[in-house]
Amino acid sequence: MITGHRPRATIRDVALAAGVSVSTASNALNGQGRTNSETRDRVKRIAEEIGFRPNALARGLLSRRSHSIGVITNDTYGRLTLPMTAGVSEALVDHGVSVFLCATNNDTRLAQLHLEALLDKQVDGIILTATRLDHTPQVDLSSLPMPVVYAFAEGPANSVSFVPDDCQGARLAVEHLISLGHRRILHITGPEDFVAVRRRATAYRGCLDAIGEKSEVMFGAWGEEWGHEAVRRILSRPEPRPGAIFCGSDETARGVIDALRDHGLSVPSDIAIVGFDNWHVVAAQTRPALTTIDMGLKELGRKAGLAMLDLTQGKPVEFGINAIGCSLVIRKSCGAV
Amino acid sequence: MITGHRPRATIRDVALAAGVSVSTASNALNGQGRTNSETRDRVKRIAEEIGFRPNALARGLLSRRSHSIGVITNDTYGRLTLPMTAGVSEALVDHGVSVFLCATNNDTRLAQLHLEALLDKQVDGIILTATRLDHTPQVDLSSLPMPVVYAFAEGPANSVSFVPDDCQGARLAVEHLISLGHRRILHITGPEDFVAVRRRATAYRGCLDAIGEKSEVMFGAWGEEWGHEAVRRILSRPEPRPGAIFCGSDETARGVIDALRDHGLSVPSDIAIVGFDNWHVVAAQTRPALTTIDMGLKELGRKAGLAMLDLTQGKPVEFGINAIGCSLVIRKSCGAV
DNA sequence: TTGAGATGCTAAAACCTTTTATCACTTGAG
DNA sequence: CTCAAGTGATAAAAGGTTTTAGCATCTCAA
Repeated sequence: MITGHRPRATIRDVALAAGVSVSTASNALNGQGRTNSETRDRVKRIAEEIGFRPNALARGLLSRRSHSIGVITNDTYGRLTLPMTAGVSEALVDHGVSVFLCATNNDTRLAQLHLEALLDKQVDGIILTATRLDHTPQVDLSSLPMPVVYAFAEGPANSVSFVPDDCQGARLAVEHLISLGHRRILHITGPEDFVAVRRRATAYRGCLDAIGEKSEVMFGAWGEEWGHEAVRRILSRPEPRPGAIFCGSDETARGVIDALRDHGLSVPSDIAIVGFDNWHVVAAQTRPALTTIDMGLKELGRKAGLAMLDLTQGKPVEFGINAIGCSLVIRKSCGAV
Repeated sequence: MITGHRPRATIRDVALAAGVSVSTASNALNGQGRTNSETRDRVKRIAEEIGFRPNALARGLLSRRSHSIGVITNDTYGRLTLPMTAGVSEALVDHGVSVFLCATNNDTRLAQLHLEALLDKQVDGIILTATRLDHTPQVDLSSLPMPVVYAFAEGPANSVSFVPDDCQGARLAVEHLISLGHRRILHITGPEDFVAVRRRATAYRGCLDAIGEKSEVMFGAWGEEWGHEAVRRILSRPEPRPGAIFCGSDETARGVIDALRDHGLSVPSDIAIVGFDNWHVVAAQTRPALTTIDMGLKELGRKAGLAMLDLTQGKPVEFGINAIGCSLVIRKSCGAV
């Protein structure tokens, strides 16, 4: 492969072409020091002409800010990580900060390797993500020389975390059903040992308590099969049937809808369904298309990115867990407009 | 936030503690120059003790190798990008190379911004990915001062590209059906203007030609709805029905399977189905679980990463398009063991 | 005893940028 | 005319590492 590229223009080239010293060129370009406006303009013009862009390595060496951060994730599908990381990097690219993505694949050795590479590269900060809010992190981040932010994960007490507001999201779902006139609302959800599952269930119960209705939570698994199984159980017991079901995930919701159709019940006219996740490939393909809760992963990433920016600039950032609001995505499975 | 961290140990600290000069310390650590073995061991031990790791910024400045590369993608779901990037970075992390992930979100301005940030950071190379093999890239990469590799995308003639072997993958699917005794095999697939779709269709036709059977391709859309529609068409026309269907995507396959069930036909006993993609959330949840083709995205990423490594080290790499083999994932939808 | 050759270590330069301290020169006031 | 203050530019240092060239010191042969 022929790579006949002459080396990039440095500030020395600019200085030479402008007939000034390197320091003057630097001052002119950065608006520092005392510079004659005529000189400044000339330097800037010439820099533009020869396409000078400062070497971030050299700059970082001096300023001790590499303008890069690391995102460590154990996600393998990309379902959570990519939208989130896109949010992070969208918030940061305007400030010249780029994002190293490190997929640990749940492998401790790999995670450690990634972390060391990040440290060597003098990243300004590290964002940790996980596929579960309550899973222990893959590496020890407790005594790093740079700030750490947790996104879609809950860090220790003296840290900054961003998580979806599961309670608010669940309330959004249930209140939507209530606003459509439903009273008998069932909650079919995932395994109880997920903190997110417990939170959504609690919020669901709160909503039904508030209107004086009985609540019922069926904990189970993720995946569609559990939706089928849950429907079997409901239909095999005495009436009355629920008028609506709030599902803990879109996959479960899909299983529920398919199972109801198999049993001759129609959605939404017989039973209304709300999901949780807005995982497009599932929610949009379900028949009828699924009304569901969007966790705003990109926005969550954006917020985490901005917090990181503040931290790296030494601005004060409040410790604690920031719950990011979810939103209701209305499709067809509830019968609402 | 309290960040009471003393600065990282530098090689000067090592030299000081070992009672040698900085150059000796460097030589000892890197095995360069002439160094007494006793001195070398002492320096290494002390470096270990005080946790010295060389500053990659300083090192990169001198060596003109930042040990980082950029991956530019327009994928928003993460379905393709995350496994691929994980493959890339898994291949590179052992060599101390980290990966900047840049999601352009199909926004030209954003793409340009990302590219400039990468150039400033002196990345050693750039890998471009796209959600379609045949889509024009988001940025102009034609005259960059560093190597470019295309992954899941086809670059210009004088470039290095890695793409899934759509033909081989399609053959794998069709031959699996043939090996199970099927002769009347239909192909329901996506829009004809995708090059991947055309290739799979061509390979499919080739297989049927080879056994002297008629082939039939139904081009349509992605998504499940097209699967339903296609089944309606097939069942509304005179017999005989196909004994097997090779679908151009897992989503389509799912639509087909669901539609067949709705019409009282059972999979695989009445009709066998093979999909394409091995998109886990779809393939594993389909009832019966989908036999499908895996494009080996992670392996593709790994290969692209290794090619990039060679390029950055000045080793010769052959131009051209490398087709990465797909594999057959057998589940339940064909009736095979 | 001298010189060559080997051995072990080090000073200095280089990579590129920014900042600090300093220098040369001009201007205006006293 | 002198001094102070202001203006515009620059040399040098700093950031952390690697490499090159060179400096001592020692050994051994002549």
